[in-house]
Amino acid sequence: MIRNLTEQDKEHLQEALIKSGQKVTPQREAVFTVLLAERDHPTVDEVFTRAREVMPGLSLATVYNCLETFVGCGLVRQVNHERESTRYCPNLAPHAHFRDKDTGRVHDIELPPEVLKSLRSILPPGFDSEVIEISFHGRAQAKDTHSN
Amino acid sequence: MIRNLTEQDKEHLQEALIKSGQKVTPQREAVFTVLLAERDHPTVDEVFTRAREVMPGLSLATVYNCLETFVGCGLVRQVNHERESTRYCPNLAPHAHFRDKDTGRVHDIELPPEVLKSLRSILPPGFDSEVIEISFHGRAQAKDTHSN
DNA sequence: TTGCGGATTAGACTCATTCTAACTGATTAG
DNA sequence: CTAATCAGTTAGAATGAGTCTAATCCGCAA
Ligand SMILES: [Mn+2]
Ligand SMILES: [Mn+2]
Ligand SMILES: [Zn+2]
Ligand SMILES: [Zn+2]
Repeated sequence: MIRNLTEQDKEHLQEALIKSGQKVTPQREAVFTVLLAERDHPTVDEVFTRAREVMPGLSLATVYNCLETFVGCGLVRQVNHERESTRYCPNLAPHAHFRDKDTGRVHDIELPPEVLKSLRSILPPGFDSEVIEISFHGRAQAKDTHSN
Repeated sequence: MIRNLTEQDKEHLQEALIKSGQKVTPQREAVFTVLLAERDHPTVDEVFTRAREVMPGLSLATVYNCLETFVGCGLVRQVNHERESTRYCPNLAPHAHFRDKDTGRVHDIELPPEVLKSLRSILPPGFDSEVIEISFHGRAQAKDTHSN
C-alpha cells in the first residue's frame, strides 16, 4: 500500500531538492513516496517495483537517478551489507543497522549520543571522521511484522 | 617485499586449515604470506598481483578460493566499504576500520572492550548479534606510511 | 513559436564476483 | 605397482548490480 506524502514530507522533499538546485518531478515524488511508505530499506529493484505500481512508465535508470539525487541532498542514506545490493533508508536520525540472518530484513537500531561519542573517542588523533557506519548481523526474534 | 611466514604464522595457518578439514597447499601459503606481509587490507587483485611475484602460475580463481577458505576458517576478515571491491584483513583482534577519503587506504582502529560493550548495549531485547562492523570514513593526517 | 537545460529513458557497457568443467597431483585401494 | 578417488587448481564463461550514453521529453523563458 503506497500512501501519499504528507504535506510535511512534501515540503521536506521540495526544500532539499530546491536547496541543492534541483527540480521537483513526479518521478522524484513517486520514489520518495515509496521510501517513506514502508521504511524497510528496499533495494533499487524493490523501489522500482513498488513505484511502478503508481507510475507504470517509470524506468529503472530513473530510480537509480532519483536515489542518487536524494543521497546527494541528504534526504536518504545508502545502506550496504557486505556486497549485497545497496538499500535505501530515509531515517535521518543517527542509527545503526541490524541485518537479520534468517529473514534478510534490515532493522534500524537507535544510536544514543553517548554511544556515538564513545565510538568517536576510539579514533587516534589526526583521524577525522565524517561518516560512521555501524552494522550488526545476527538473529532477531520475529516479534512483529514491521522493520524498524 | 614478501617475507616468508614465521614458524608461528605457519602453525596458525596449518592449524586453522586442518581443524576445518582442509589442506595446506603452496597456493594457500602464498596467499596467506601476502596477507601477513603488508597489513594494508588488499583487494583480491592486489593479493593476486603480489602473490604472483612469488608464484607466477597462480590463478585469480585460486586467490578467490583461498581467501574464501580463510574467511571460512576464521583466519581473515572481509572488509567492505560501500560497494568497493572487498578487502581482506588478517587482524583478528576486535577492531574498526577507517577509510581515508584522500588516499583510499584503510586503517585498523583498535576497539576497546568497553566501547564494544556499549555498542552491544544498544540492541533491543531479542536482537542477538554475531558480527559487528564499524567503519569510519574521513580524512587522516598522513603521519606515516604504514596502514594500521 | 522557438530554444534551453535539466530530467527521463532504453539499452549498452563495466567489472567484481561466481560458476563451470577440465585438469593436477597426492593419497588410498586393490 | 596401477587405478580410483578426491580436494584443489585453473581458464574462461556467466552473472548481475551499477554506470554510462545518447536520444528524447518537457517546463519555462525569450
Ligand atoms: Mn521488527
Ligand atoms: Mn597510518
Ligand atoms: Zn536505516
Ligand atoms: Zn582490519
